[in-house]
Amino acid sequence: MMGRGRGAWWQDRFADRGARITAPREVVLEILQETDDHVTAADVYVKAHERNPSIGLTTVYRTLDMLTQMGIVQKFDFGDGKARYELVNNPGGKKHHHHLVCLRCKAIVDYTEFLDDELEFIGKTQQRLSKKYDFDITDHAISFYGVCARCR
Amino acid sequence: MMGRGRGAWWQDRFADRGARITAPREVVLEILQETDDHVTAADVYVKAHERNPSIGLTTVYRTLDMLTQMGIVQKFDFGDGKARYELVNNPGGKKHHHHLVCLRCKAIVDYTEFLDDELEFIGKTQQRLSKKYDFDITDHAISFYGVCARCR
DNA sequence: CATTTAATGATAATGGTTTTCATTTTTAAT
DNA sequence: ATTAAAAATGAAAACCATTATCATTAAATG
Ligand SMILES: [Mn+2]
Ligand SMILES: [Mn+2]
Ligand SMILES: [Zn+2]
Ligand SMILES: [Zn+2]
Repeated sequence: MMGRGRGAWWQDRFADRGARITAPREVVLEILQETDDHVTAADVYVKAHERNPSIGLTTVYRTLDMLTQMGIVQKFDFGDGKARYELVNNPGGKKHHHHLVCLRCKAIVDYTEFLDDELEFIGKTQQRLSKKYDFDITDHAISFYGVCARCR
Repeated sequence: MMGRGRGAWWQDRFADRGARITAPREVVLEILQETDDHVTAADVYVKAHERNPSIGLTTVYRTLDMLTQMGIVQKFDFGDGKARYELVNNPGGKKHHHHLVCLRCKAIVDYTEFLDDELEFIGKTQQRLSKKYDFDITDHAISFYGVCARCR
């Protein structure tokens, strides 16, 4: 159960891992929950620093890393030299989805249409690949690349 | 065979773009054709330097960039901090394919099984996305992530 | 409270990639 | 072939996102 007063959905996951729930970590989670963007570590740092100037960039990196390993956050590289992070499967937020990337302006579209079809298909393929290559597959990414309307 | 004199399949593409066919560029293409790996710029540089010590790392980067923009090479980021490059659609070489990545040892498997199914599915989705989001889609990537047998 | 361990942040270091710029090579024109 | 213009090259420096160090602080434990 994830109740216990103002407990948040991710706090149990921290407990499981023996990770402490600290102020900087809470701030990072808050920020991630309040945006729909694909933010960089620097993006997060700026916002975190507004709320609590004592929070350092290093800790932002460390927290994002940890969240990524815990599967709470997904890390992407869309080819502009900076890693981008996005909360995944948070209740009331975005669900698992795939991406459409403009190669010119780097705009990113989260698309959720057709996802049912895709996921069914992905599931099947994943099973076949797991077996054939003896992989323990835990995740996947699908991205389409092209040029958006405004860039053309 | 294959056109005017010492022509190679990519030379026409260079001409179209007004790009000059130089010794360093030829070497880079040769190297890319001789490997099945997903090479880094440094990888290419080392091999290029063996054949012609005057070739510099900068030119390797510039050439790989150019080839990427021309669609002759595909650039990947598998999360180890270095970009990786792979020749795409070269006659007699690898065809379009998707990837299976081990999150531990970073091993990369090119899989081509099930590709017919996948490509049919991708085509359909691509069409739907193009229309809905008014994107001129030219490419896509599918990657599965997990842990390989040896790492487990 | 005392003890132990985890987390933090300022700073420095790292390392892949890009910029700069003087020089060389290629192409086009004469 | 000579020359002039444009493109390509490479050594070195600059860049910049990310990581490692390490002294300090905060949190859990009992
Ligand atoms: Mn997204
Ligand atoms: Mn491949
Ligand atoms: Zn665009
Ligand atoms: Zn592995």
